[in-house]
Amino acid sequence: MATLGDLERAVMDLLWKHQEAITANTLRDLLSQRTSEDNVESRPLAVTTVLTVLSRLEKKGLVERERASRPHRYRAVTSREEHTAELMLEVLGSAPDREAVLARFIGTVSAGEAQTLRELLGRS
Amino acid sequence: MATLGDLERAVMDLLWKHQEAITANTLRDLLSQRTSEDNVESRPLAVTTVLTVLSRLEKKGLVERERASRPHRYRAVTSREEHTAELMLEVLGSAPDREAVLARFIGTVSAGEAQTLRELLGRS
DNA sequence: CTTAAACTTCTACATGATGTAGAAAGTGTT
DNA sequence: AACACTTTCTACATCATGTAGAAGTTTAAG
Repeated sequence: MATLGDLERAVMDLLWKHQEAITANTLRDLLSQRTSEDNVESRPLAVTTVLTVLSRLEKKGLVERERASRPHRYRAVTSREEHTAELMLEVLGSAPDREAVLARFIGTVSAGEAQTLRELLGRS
Repeated sequence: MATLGDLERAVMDLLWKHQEAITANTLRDLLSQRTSEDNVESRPLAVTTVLTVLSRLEKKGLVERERASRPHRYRAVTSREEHTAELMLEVLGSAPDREAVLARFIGTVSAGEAQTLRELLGRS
Protein backbone atom coordinates (compact mmCIF):
# COMPACT_ATOMS: atom_id res chain seq x y z
CA MET A 1 0.00 0.00 0.00
CA ALA A 2 3.02 2.22 -0.03
CA THR A 3 4.44 2.68 -3.48
CA LEU A 4 3.25 5.41 -5.80
CA GLY A 5 3.41 5.46 -9.57
CA ASP A 6 5.33 8.14 -11.42
CA LEU A 7 2.35 10.35 -12.06
CA GLU A 8 0.96 9.87 -8.58
CA ARG A 9 4.36 10.78 -7.27
CA ALA A 10 4.57 13.90 -9.40
CA VAL A 11 1.16 15.00 -8.20
CA MET A 12 2.05 14.43 -4.57
CA ASP A 13 5.27 16.38 -4.98
CA LEU A 14 3.31 19.32 -6.30
CA LEU A 15 0.75 19.11 -3.55
CA TRP A 16 3.49 18.97 -0.99
CA LYS A 17 5.08 22.02 -2.49
CA HIS A 18 1.85 24.00 -2.15
CA GLN A 19 0.57 24.71 1.29
CA GLU A 20 -2.71 25.89 -0.20
CA ALA A 21 -5.20 23.46 -1.67
CA ILE A 22 -5.17 23.63 -5.46
CA THR A 23 -7.43 22.57 -8.30
CA ALA A 24 -6.97 19.74 -10.77
CA ASN A 25 -6.56 22.26 -13.54
CA THR A 26 -3.79 24.06 -11.76
CA LEU A 27 -2.13 20.75 -11.19
CA ARG A 28 -2.41 19.86 -14.83
CA ASP A 29 -0.71 23.11 -15.75
CA LEU A 30 2.06 22.58 -13.25
CA LEU A 31 2.53 19.04 -14.46
CA SER A 32 2.93 20.28 -18.01
CA GLN A 33 5.92 22.39 -17.07
CA ARG A 34 7.57 19.50 -15.35
CA THR A 35 9.13 18.37 -18.63
CA SER A 36 12.43 17.02 -17.41
CA GLU A 37 15.48 17.03 -19.70
CA ASP A 38 14.66 13.53 -20.87
CA ASN A 39 11.00 14.03 -21.64
CA VAL A 40 10.85 15.22 -25.24
CA GLU A 41 7.73 17.31 -25.50
CA SER A 42 4.46 15.59 -24.98
CA ARG A 43 1.01 17.07 -25.08
CA PRO A 44 -0.25 17.99 -21.63
CA LEU A 45 -2.34 15.57 -19.66
CA ALA A 46 -6.11 15.64 -19.84
CA VAL A 47 -7.71 17.06 -16.74
CA THR A 48 -9.64 13.85 -16.28
CA THR A 49 -6.36 12.04 -15.98
CA VAL A 50 -5.33 14.29 -13.15
CA LEU A 51 -8.74 13.88 -11.56
CA THR A 52 -8.46 10.12 -11.73
CA VAL A 53 -5.09 10.16 -10.09
CA LEU A 54 -6.35 12.50 -7.40
CA SER A 55 -9.27 10.20 -6.67
CA ARG A 56 -6.93 7.29 -6.28
CA LEU A 57 -4.66 9.26 -4.00
CA GLU A 58 -7.69 10.27 -2.00
CA LYS A 59 -8.75 6.67 -1.64
CA LYS A 60 -5.24 5.90 -0.43
CA GLY A 61 -5.65 8.56 2.21
CA LEU A 62 -2.83 10.71 0.92
CA VAL A 63 -5.01 13.50 -0.41
CA GLU A 64 -8.18 15.21 0.67
CA ARG A 65 -10.36 17.59 -1.25
CA GLU A 66 -12.49 20.56 -0.46
CA ARG A 67 -15.77 19.62 -2.01
CA ALA A 68 -17.16 22.96 -0.98
CA SER A 69 -15.28 25.15 -3.43
CA ARG A 70 -16.61 24.56 -6.86
CA PRO A 71 -13.65 23.44 -8.76
CA HIS A 72 -12.67 21.08 -5.94
CA ARG A 73 -9.38 21.93 -4.34
CA TYR A 74 -6.95 19.26 -3.27
CA ARG A 75 -4.26 19.16 -0.65
CA ALA A 76 -1.89 16.57 0.76
CA VAL A 77 -3.10 15.09 4.03
CA THR A 78 0.35 14.86 5.55
CA SER A 79 3.58 16.69 4.89
CA ARG A 80 6.20 15.16 2.74
CA GLU A 81 8.55 14.53 5.65
CA GLU A 82 5.80 12.95 7.66
CA HIS A 83 4.81 10.71 4.83
CA THR A 84 8.36 9.67 4.10
CA ALA A 85 9.06 9.01 7.76
CA GLU A 86 5.96 6.83 7.91
CA LEU A 87 7.09 4.94 4.87
CA MET A 88 10.46 4.35 6.44
CA LEU A 89 8.76 3.04 9.54
CA GLU A 90 6.67 0.77 7.40
CA VAL A 91 9.76 -0.57 5.69
CA LEU A 92 11.56 -0.98 8.98
CA GLY A 93 8.62 -3.08 9.98
CA SER A 94 7.87 -4.79 13.23
CA ALA A 95 10.37 -7.58 12.86
CA PRO A 96 12.38 -8.60 15.92
CA ASP A 97 15.57 -7.52 14.18
CA ARG A 98 14.65 -3.86 14.04
CA GLU A 99 17.76 -2.86 15.90
CA ALA A 100 19.97 -4.77 13.50
CA VAL A 101 18.32 -2.96 10.63
CA LEU A 102 18.76 0.37 12.34
CA ALA A 103 22.41 -0.40 12.88
CA ARG A 104 22.89 -0.97 9.16
CA PHE A 105 20.88 2.09 8.38
CA ILE A 106 22.91 4.33 10.62
CA GLY A 107 26.04 3.10 8.97
CA THR A 108 24.93 4.59 5.68
CA VAL A 109 23.89 8.13 6.50
CA SER A 110 26.42 10.88 5.93
CA ALA A 111 28.60 12.24 8.71
CA GLY A 112 26.66 15.46 8.75
CA GLU A 113 23.41 13.63 9.10
CA ALA A 114 24.84 11.44 11.80
CA GLN A 115 25.65 14.61 13.68
CA THR A 116 22.13 15.85 13.18
CA LEU A 117 20.80 12.60 14.47
CA ARG A 118 22.94 12.85 17.60
CA GLU A 119 21.53 16.25 18.28
CA LEU A 120 18.01 15.08 17.67
CA LEU A 121 18.46 12.18 20.02
CA GLY A 122 19.90 14.39 22.68
CA ARG A 123 22.63 13.31 25.07
CA SER A 124 22.26 9.85 26.51
CA MET B 1 12.11 -1.54 -8.07
CA ALA B 2 11.66 -2.07 -4.37
CA THR B 3 8.39 -3.70 -3.54
CA LEU B 4 7.97 -7.44 -3.49
CA GLY B 5 4.79 -9.40 -3.96
CA ASP B 6 3.45 -11.66 -1.24
CA LEU B 7 4.93 -14.82 -2.63
CA GLU B 8 8.23 -13.19 -3.44
CA ARG B 9 8.29 -11.86 0.06
CA ALA B 10 7.57 -15.27 1.56
CA VAL B 11 10.35 -16.79 -0.48
CA MET B 12 12.82 -14.11 0.56
CA ASP B 13 11.88 -14.56 4.20
CA LEU B 14 12.66 -18.25 3.94
CA LEU B 15 15.92 -17.65 2.14
CA TRP B 16 16.91 -15.12 4.76
CA LYS B 17 16.13 -17.63 7.47
CA HIS B 18 18.43 -20.19 5.90
CA GLN B 19 22.10 -19.43 5.78
CA GLU B 20 22.62 -22.39 3.46
CA ALA B 21 21.49 -22.28 -0.14
CA ILE B 22 18.37 -24.39 -0.65
CA THR B 23 16.53 -25.93 -3.57
CA ALA B 24 13.24 -24.89 -5.10
CA ASN B 25 11.67 -28.11 -3.89
CA THR B 26 12.72 -27.46 -0.32
CA LEU B 27 11.30 -24.00 -0.62
CA ARG B 28 8.03 -25.33 -1.94
CA ASP B 29 7.77 -27.64 1.07
CA LEU B 30 8.54 -24.85 3.48
CA LEU B 31 6.03 -22.61 1.77
CA SER B 32 3.34 -25.25 2.16
CA GLN B 33 3.66 -25.21 5.92
CA ARG B 34 3.33 -21.47 6.02
CA THR B 35 -0.48 -21.76 6.13
CA SER B 36 -1.37 -18.82 8.37
CA GLU B 37 -4.55 -18.87 10.45
CA ASP B 38 -6.47 -17.15 7.69
CA ASN B 39 -5.42 -19.33 4.80
CA VAL B 40 -7.89 -22.22 4.76
CA GLU B 41 -6.01 -25.10 3.26
CA SER B 42 -4.86 -24.79 -0.29
CA ARG B 43 -2.97 -27.29 -2.34
CA PRO B 44 0.78 -26.64 -2.30
CA LEU B 45 2.38 -24.57 -5.00
CA ALA B 46 3.80 -26.19 -8.11
CA VAL B 47 7.57 -26.27 -8.16
CA THR B 48 7.57 -24.36 -11.40
CA THR B 49 5.82 -21.54 -9.60
CA VAL B 50 8.58 -21.37 -7.05
CA LEU B 51 11.16 -21.51 -9.82
CA THR B 52 9.51 -18.66 -11.66
CA VAL B 53 9.53 -16.53 -8.57
CA LEU B 54 13.15 -17.39 -7.90
CA SER B 55 14.11 -16.39 -11.43
CA ARG B 56 12.41 -13.06 -11.00
CA LEU B 57 14.11 -12.49 -7.68
CA GLU B 58 17.40 -13.40 -9.31
CA LYS B 59 16.79 -10.87 -12.05
CA LYS B 60 16.11 -8.29 -9.36
CA GLY B 61 19.46 -9.09 -7.84
CA LEU B 62 18.03 -10.32 -4.57
CA VAL B 63 18.82 -13.97 -5.10
CA GLU B 64 21.65 -15.93 -6.63
CA ARG B 65 21.79 -19.60 -7.49
CA GLU B 66 24.42 -22.28 -7.51
CA ARG B 67 24.10 -23.66 -10.98
CA ALA B 68 26.78 -26.20 -10.17
CA SER B 69 24.72 -28.44 -7.92
CA ARG B 70 22.16 -30.27 -9.94
CA PRO B 71 18.97 -29.23 -8.33
CA HIS B 72 20.10 -25.61 -8.30
CA ARG B 73 20.41 -24.15 -4.87
CA TYR B 74 19.32 -20.61 -4.09
CA ARG B 75 20.39 -18.11 -1.49
CA ALA B 76 19.68 -14.50 -0.69
CA VAL B 77 22.35 -12.12 -1.95
CA THR B 78 22.16 -9.80 1.03
CA SER B 79 20.98 -10.27 4.57
CA ARG B 80 17.55 -9.22 5.58
CA GLU B 81 18.84 -6.31 7.66
CA GLU B 82 21.02 -5.11 4.84
CA HIS B 83 18.19 -5.29 2.39
CA THR B 84 15.80 -3.49 4.69
CA ALA B 85 18.33 -0.81 5.47
CA GLU B 86 18.87 -0.26 1.75
CA LEU B 87 15.14 0.01 1.24
CA MET B 88 14.92 2.59 3.99
CA LEU B 89 17.68 4.57 2.36
CA GLU B 90 15.83 4.37 -0.91
CA VAL B 91 12.69 5.68 0.73
CA LEU B 92 14.59 8.41 2.51
CA GLY B 93 15.76 9.44 -0.92
CA SER B 94 18.12 12.15 -1.93
CA ALA B 95 15.76 15.04 -1.37
CA PRO B 96 17.10 18.18 0.25
CA ASP B 97 14.82 17.66 3.20
CA ARG B 98 16.48 14.46 4.33
CA GLU B 99 17.20 15.88 7.73
CA ALA B 100 13.60 16.90 8.24
CA VAL B 101 12.54 13.38 7.38
CA LEU B 102 15.11 11.92 9.74
CA ALA B 103 13.83 14.16 12.48
CA ARG B 104 10.31 12.83 12.03
CA PHE B 105 11.61 9.34 11.83
CA ILE B 106 13.60 9.60 15.03
CA GLY B 107 10.53 10.86 16.77
CA THR B 108 8.77 7.57 16.16
CA VAL B 109 11.21 4.91 17.26
CA SER B 110 10.85 3.52 20.75
CA ALA B 111 12.87 4.81 23.67
CA GLY B 112 14.92 1.66 23.73
CA GLU B 113 15.71 1.95 20.09
CA ALA B 114 16.59 5.60 20.51
CA GLN B 115 19.08 4.51 23.14
CA THR B 116 20.50 1.93 20.77
CA LEU B 117 20.84 4.57 18.12
CA ARG B 118 22.74 6.86 20.47
CA GLU B 119 25.16 4.11 21.21
CA LEU B 120 25.56 3.31 17.55
CA LEU B 121 26.24 6.92 16.72
CA GLY B 122 28.78 7.23 19.46
CA ARG B 123 29.40 10.30 21.53
CA SER B 124 29.21 13.58 19.70
C1' DC C 1 -35.86 29.14 -16.22
C1' DT C 2 -33.20 27.33 -20.20
C1' DT C 3 -28.72 26.45 -21.97
C1' DA C 4 -24.13 26.23 -22.59
C1' DA C 5 -19.77 26.01 -20.34
C1' DA C 6 -17.24 23.97 -16.65
C1' DC C 7 -16.60 20.34 -13.62
C1' DT C 8 -16.95 15.57 -11.77
C1' DT C 9 -17.80 10.76 -12.11
C1' DC C 10 -17.99 6.47 -14.99
C1' DT C 11 -16.25 3.50 -17.91
C1' DA C 12 -12.51 1.69 -20.57
C1' DC C 13 -8.30 0.24 -22.27
C1' DA C 14 -3.08 -0.43 -22.45
C1' DT C 15 0.91 -1.77 -19.98
C1' DG C 16 3.65 -3.88 -16.53
C1' DA C 17 4.17 -6.64 -12.16
C1' DT C 18 2.99 -10.71 -9.83
C1' DG C 19 0.86 -15.40 -8.85
C1' DT C 20 0.34 -19.54 -10.89
C1' DA C 21 1.43 -23.51 -13.61
C1' DG C 22 1.47 -26.62 -17.84
C1' DA C 23 4.37 -27.61 -22.06
C1' DA C 24 8.67 -28.18 -23.80
C1' DA C 25 13.42 -28.87 -23.49
C1' DG C 26 17.65 -30.46 -21.06
C1' DT C 27 20.39 -33.95 -18.31
C1' DG C 28 21.81 -37.75 -15.77
C1' DT C 29 20.94 -42.80 -14.89
C1' DT C 30 20.33 -47.48 -15.95
C1' DA D 1 17.51 -45.72 -25.71
C1' DA D 2 14.04 -44.65 -22.25
C1' DC D 3 12.85 -42.72 -18.01
C1' DA D 4 12.80 -39.64 -14.03
C1' DC D 5 13.99 -35.32 -12.56
C1' DT D 6 15.14 -30.39 -13.37
C1' DT D 7 15.00 -26.20 -15.73
C1' DT D 8 13.25 -22.99 -19.11
C1' DC D 9 9.36 -21.25 -22.01
C1' DT D 10 5.08 -19.86 -22.68
C1' DA D 11 0.71 -18.42 -21.00
C1' DC D 12 -2.94 -16.58 -18.58
C1' DA D 13 -5.48 -14.16 -14.67
C1' DT D 14 -5.48 -10.28 -11.67
C1' DC D 15 -4.24 -5.93 -9.98
C1' DA D 16 -2.03 -1.24 -10.02
C1' DT D 17 -1.22 2.61 -12.76
C1' DG D 18 -1.34 5.95 -16.79
C1' DT D 19 -4.40 7.79 -19.72
C1' DA D 20 -8.63 9.75 -21.33
C1' DG D 21 -13.35 9.84 -23.67
C1' DA D 22 -18.43 9.49 -22.47
C1' DA D 23 -21.86 10.59 -19.56
C1' DG D 24 -23.84 13.00 -15.75
C1' DT D 25 -24.01 17.20 -12.66
C1' DT D 26 -23.47 22.03 -11.36
C1' DT D 27 -22.74 26.81 -12.24
C1' DA D 28 -23.08 30.90 -14.65
C1' DA D 29 -25.25 33.42 -18.21
C1' DG D 30 -28.79 35.18 -20.82
